[in-house]
Amino acid sequence: MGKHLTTRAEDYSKWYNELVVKADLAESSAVRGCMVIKPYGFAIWERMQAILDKKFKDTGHSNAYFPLFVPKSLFEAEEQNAEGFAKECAVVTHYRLENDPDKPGKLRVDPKAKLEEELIVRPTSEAIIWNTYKNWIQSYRDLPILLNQWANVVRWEMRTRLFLRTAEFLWQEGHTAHATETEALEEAKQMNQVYADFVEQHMAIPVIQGVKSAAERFAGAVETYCIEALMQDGKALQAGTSHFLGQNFAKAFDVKYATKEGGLEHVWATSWGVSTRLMGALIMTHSDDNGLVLPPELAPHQVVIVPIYRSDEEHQAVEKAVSPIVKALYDEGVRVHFDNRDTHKPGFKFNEYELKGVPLRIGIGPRDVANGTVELARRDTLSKKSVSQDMLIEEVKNTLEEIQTALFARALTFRAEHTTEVNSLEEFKEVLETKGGFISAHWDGTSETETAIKEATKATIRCIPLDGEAASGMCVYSGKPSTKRVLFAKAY
RNA sequence: CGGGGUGUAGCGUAGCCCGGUCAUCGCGCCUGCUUUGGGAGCAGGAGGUCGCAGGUUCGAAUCCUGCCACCCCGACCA
Repeated sequence: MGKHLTTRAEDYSKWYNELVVKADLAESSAVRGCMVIKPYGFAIWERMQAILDKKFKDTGHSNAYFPLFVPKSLFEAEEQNAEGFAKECAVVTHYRLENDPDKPGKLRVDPKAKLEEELIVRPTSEAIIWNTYKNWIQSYRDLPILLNQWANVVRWEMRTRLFLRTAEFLWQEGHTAHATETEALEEAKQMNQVYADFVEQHMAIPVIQGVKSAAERFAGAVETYCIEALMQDGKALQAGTSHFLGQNFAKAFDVKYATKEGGLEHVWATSWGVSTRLMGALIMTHSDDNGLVLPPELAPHQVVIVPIYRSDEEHQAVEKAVSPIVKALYDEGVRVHFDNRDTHKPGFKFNEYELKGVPLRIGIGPRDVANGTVELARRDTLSKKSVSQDMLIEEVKNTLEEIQTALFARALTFRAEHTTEVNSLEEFKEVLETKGGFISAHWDGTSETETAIKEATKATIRCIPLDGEAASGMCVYSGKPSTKRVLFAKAY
């Protein structure tokens, strides 16, 4: 896809990191493994938040907020969940500093201020939320509870990467409680569908919906639904997950409700989340060597107008022509930015907005003023054409839609070209090494085989596709019978 | 946490092996003039405790020790 983009992981890493920095999205923080999201990057995240938040509200959810700190005793209540996250928890042990008697001007942790019980900085909020739900739920009349929270969480990962894996990240986490298994299961599936729709329609990233194998399943979940995307270097990225938690958390926190019939039952649960990792997916799916390419749905500025002039007179004439265009676009709901800075030349601005991925650029200079035209440039194809000012608004709206569609189509084609059915381990290895991508293969359904394949190839089961057709075959590793193909890939 | 690598101005870097006018160059920044339809040109200028702390030495960016940070690979993971 570009000169920096090869199948070698280190080249792709470099390309990705440079792109993030150059497009002014984020930088590494002074705090280990954390990141600073810069204003332009955050504006994209805010767009994503706004769209997702509306989808959550439309499906009956409300927002709430729960504490950052989870007392250790609550955290360990659901054993599988606690075990799964234990190795990556930041722990608060003290609540006060004092002057260091040995080092003037320095502080030290006050040993007298040790907490009775350590506080875990939430890596996810099931524990603290279910401890709260316990007090909210007595009767079937209290159900369902359909909440979401926008929050930060901390996972002390060994290795971090901007947007894809940072020690602290922003996300939303939905936590729902239901009276019946069916209802909870439907909720988990519904939210996975909401994610798939959002990522495909708004981010223009095609995803595979599926369920995780036991080994990849969320700690504490009965079933994990997921959406999996394929990046330009042939590696897969888990873009979102929705978990059916069964009654695991209700049992751990003793959350029961009185049924209509007078019985007492444990509550059924789901949780689901997407994070700033989606920003990484956005970057790695659409960008090229000229920089970021943003789908119009998410671009903070969908259209940028760059004026071109020599003299003050020309500048005024251009401004006069631009003014009604800005108003008309604004009135049509197009996010338009008129870059009238006189501190930078047009050529500089062209490059700057390409780097930032603005979908459409309108250039307008004396020639256009004279002809009643503008120059319209597309970011995705880098093509330019002259458009009559009379036709401009319609042209812009149509072109924005075309770009949104074209980006998705391009990514879909890429994924199709990088999804390969294989029928032997040799073929598996060869495809993985030569072109990467998703590998569709028969699997005998056991964790042992999954682990063995991972050790042999570094690829893991990304998901068992929901829409996968039943087809009998033989496991590529063990040769045992299989009823369905699953998707393998190297993953981020 | 294991293996490897790198820290020199806002960014990217030369210099380190052989210690001493070596703090180099480019981008960016500031001033002026000319420019402005694809990252402008010329001239002048500002900016650095050479990651931090010790040590060796008459003298350390350079050698030694320790620490820290970042990057890559692995393990772990959204």
